[in-house]
Amino acid sequence: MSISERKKKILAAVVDEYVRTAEPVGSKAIASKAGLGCSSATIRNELAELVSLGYLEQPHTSAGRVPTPMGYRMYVNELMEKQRLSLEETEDINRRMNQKLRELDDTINDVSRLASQLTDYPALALTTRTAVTIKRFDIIYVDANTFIIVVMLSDNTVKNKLVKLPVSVDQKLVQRLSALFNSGFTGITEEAVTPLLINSTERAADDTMGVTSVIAAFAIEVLTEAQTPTASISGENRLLSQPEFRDPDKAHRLMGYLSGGGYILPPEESMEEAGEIKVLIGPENVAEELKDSSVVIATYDAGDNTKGMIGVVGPTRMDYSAVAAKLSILAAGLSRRLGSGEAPPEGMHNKLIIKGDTGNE
Amino acid sequence: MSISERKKKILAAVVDEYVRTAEPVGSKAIASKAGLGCSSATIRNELAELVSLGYLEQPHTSAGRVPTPMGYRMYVNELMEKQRLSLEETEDINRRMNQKLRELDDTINDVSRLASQLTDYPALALTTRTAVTIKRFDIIYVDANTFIIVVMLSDNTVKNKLVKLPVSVDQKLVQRLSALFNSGFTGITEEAVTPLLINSTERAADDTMGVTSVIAAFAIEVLTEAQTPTASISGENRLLSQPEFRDPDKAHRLMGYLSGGGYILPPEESMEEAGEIKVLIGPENVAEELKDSSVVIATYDAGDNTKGMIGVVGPTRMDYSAVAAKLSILAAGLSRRLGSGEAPPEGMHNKLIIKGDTGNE
DNA sequence: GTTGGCACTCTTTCCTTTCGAGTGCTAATA
DNA sequence: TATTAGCACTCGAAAGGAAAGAGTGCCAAC
Repeated sequence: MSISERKKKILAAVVDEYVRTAEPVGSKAIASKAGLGCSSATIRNELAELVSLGYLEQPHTSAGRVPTPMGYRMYVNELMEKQRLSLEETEDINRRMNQKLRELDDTINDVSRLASQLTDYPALALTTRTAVTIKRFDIIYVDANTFIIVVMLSDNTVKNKLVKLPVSVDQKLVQRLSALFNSGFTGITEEAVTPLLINSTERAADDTMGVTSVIAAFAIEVLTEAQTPTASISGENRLLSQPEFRDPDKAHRLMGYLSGGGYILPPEESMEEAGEIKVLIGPENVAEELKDSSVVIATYDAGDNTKGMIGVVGPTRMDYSAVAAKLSILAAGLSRRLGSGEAPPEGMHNKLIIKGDTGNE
Repeated sequence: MSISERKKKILAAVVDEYVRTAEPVGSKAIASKAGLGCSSATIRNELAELVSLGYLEQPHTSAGRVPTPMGYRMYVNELMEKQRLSLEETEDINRRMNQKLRELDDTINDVSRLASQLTDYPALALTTRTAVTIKRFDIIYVDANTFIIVVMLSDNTVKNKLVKLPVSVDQKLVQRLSALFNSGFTGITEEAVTPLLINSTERAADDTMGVTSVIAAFAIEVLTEAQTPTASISGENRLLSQPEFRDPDKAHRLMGYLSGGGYILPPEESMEEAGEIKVLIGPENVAEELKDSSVVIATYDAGDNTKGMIGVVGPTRMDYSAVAAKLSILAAGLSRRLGSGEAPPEGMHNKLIIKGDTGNE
């Protein structure tokens, strides 16, 4: 069901104003602001209709209007001006990103912190990783009790571990093991690391001291860890600067949820195409704790079939357009660096496709 | 200047009660509680004197008494019952620590999180590292454009980096470089990595493609990073459950300070002997933001001349004895795992030496 | 030195009043 | 028919005031 042009303008004005001031907005304010040449009385009529349509609500008779989640949805889907950041801002973001990025692992923290700084909301970053295998397996002999395991994974991350044994091993054994692991344990996923495989490796290496199992344990650990989604949240405290979280209990509850690594997105629909931005408004969130907050999430391509997400959590009264624009730049930057290379080049303003929950009604 | 036994008991009772309830405590409450057989009127007289001595204060005439920082100081230095945790609690802490610990690097986050969980206050963990050198240098050849640098440091941490080059290198060169770095760059500190050294290595390796400088840059990076103190803070949101931080602005300010990695301790006196616990009460803190909070810090031995600290930040009304006891166990556990081995064995209750700021007046 | 008693103080809480922003409606107007 | 001006009305927020209660300080008695 569609609504008149003027209603749309008014709705947009209400949202803009409310986002700015956090106060219910009255008919006068709109009349004096939006460029539609009509008086507050007319606006009042329109507002009343918007209320009955479900886009706005009144905290109480005789207060101004406040957008409902449905109102925000409409705003985000149709009315919002897709904000284009100025060249300076874009460059600033890219510069700050460049300073920070090394490899994915160290990155995820930095990225969420950066997102939080840019938007002034709490931010989270996460990767879901798809099946990972070991690409190379090396063991460096240090001394009779010590060696270093170095594992390179299919996503080109490298993990290492220093192993100190209570018993002495000779260098030959280590070399044998290194060779065996490098042939037997590469190219397989975690499930394929069976006790059978470990046993046969142990026998083949003529290892009587249980070194094999130590190494195998590390292999499993690395594979498991690499497949476990990692999440990082920063800037929870920024919530406190939002008027809707003046109530410490409310703030505490949400912050607790966030820093508990609470799952922000439902798993089924967790991953979008890289480059898209997803907005979940209030009750559209599955987690009870987020029912009156909103989440904006950008998906990026982290290479090797891996997608990652950066998102921002805030009150439903959130500056969706600014947040979406900034996240979009961040995500594009990440895709460019980490991804398999189909991302647009740095300078380019990307399209900013915004997807809703379902494009409801 | 010393005060009577009874005054001490009363002071202790005031602190205990205030810590528990967060409400100013009145004469009646003390009379009915502390085991001293005298009536509320007597207590009132004593309280009045404690106020004039500066150990207590009244928010206003006709409210109960609240300890001053000086009162807390007295309490911590002399009156506090050094809490001994039950065996179960101790074991619980140790178990939870065991689950988590791998190497120092991953640990620091886990430790601060654990400390925060245990005490229910925000916690921070940090290490200052002393001069670190490289102990071993290996380069693993992967393919013509790719190799892995593996560096083992004097503190037995291992770092690696995957290097992808735009040009092809041959395996021989990599081997030469590996050998050269392993002899030339080991045992030296960061400052000793001079352009001169890098140049001579480059020539010796007959490297015309600038590979040497890439590797040297990594060496420098690793050394620098290893010497940079790392800090980690968790559980900031727990502040919100403390009544003194019901004011969101206050909470926000402190949380902002904390998560900005604010320096909690003055550098000069930053490091104590491992095993000691240090308490900084209210205005004893140097940072303006902490002037009405307290900090409890335990120092642990992280091995290889490195000391680390775990600390907890809370309101001055803090359960010092419980926090100190828990941190002490944590610190001992860390020393045992990471340290050079003089820490007491696990089961043992350690002495819990508590040091003040200065043992003032 | 200790205790009971009592007047006094000061905050907290609750109630009432006032104020004002903003509405909804009606009647006039284009 | 759509818009506007005007006006009574509503309801929350802010301001004022009275009552309640906790706790003190001090005095006189023990």
